[in-house]
Amino acid sequence: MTAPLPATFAALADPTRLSILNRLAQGEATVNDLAALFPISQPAVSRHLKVLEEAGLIERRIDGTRRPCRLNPQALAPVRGWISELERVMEMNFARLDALLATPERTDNAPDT
Amino acid sequence: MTAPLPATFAALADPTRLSILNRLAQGEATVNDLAALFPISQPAVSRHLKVLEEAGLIERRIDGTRRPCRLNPQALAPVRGWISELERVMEMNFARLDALLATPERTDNAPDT
DNA sequence: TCGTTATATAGCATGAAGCTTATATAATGA
DNA sequence: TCATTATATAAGCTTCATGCTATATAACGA
Repeated sequence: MTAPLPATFAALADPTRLSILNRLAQGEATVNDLAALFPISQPAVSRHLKVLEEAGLIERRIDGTRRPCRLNPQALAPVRGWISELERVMEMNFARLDALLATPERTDNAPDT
Repeated sequence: MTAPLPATFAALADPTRLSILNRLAQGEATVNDLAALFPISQPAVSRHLKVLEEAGLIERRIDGTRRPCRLNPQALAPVRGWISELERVMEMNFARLDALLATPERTDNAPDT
C-alpha cells in the first residue's frame, strides 16, 4: 500500500492534510470529526482523506454509517528509508573525498575527459 | 534555512526534483550537468533548483560563471523529526489504550488533571 | 571590447489541486 | 417505508505548478 515517494510527498504537502495526520496520531476520527476541527467543508475533508488514503497514509474501516480513519504506521517507512539512503550516499562520497585529500603527495587531478 | 514542513514536502513532491536530490547526494553538480541528465530544458532545471533552494534543501556557491549546487544535509532533519513525533504520539496512545484494556474492573475514565 | 558559455527570467499554455455548493448514496431507526 | 445522519461525488471556479521558447544577465577568454 505504500505509494511511490513523489505521491507520498504530494500527499504530505498540504497543511490541512498534515494537521489531519497529526490529529489521527491520537486515534481514530470520522470525517465529521475532522470537518468540525478545520475551517473547511465536509466535502473538502473527504477529498483530503481520499488523497491520504490513496497515498497509503491512512486506512479506514466501516462502522455503521461512519468511516473512521486511522494512521497507517508503515506508510512513512519509505520516507525514512529514502532519507537514510540519501545520507548514506552523501557520507560515502564525503569519505571518498576525505581519502583523496588525505594523500596530498599525489594530486591526482584526473583530466576530465 | 529549514522551510516549514508543507513547503519542504511540496519541494519533494516532484519526481524530477527527487532525482536531482539523489544525484546531488553524490556530489555537486551545475545547472547544465543536471539539464543534460534529465529530459527537460535548462530553464526548467533552473526553476526546480530555485524551488529546492527556497525549501532549504540545496545550497549553491559561485564558481566563475557556474553555480554548482549541493545538498543541505540538515534540511531533512525536520522531516525525520515530524515522523518521529507522529510515531511517538501514536505509541503513547496505544500504550494508554493498552493500559485501559488491561484493567477491566476499573474503567477509570480519568479526566486528565 | 567581443564572442562564448552558464544561468536566470519573462511570457504563455496547460493541467492539476483545492475550495465551494448542490446533490447522490448508504446505513440507521422509528 | 420514510426521515435522518454520515459520507461521497459532481460541477464550476480560481489559483498554482510545470513545461516550453525566447531573451536577458553575468563571467570568462581572446
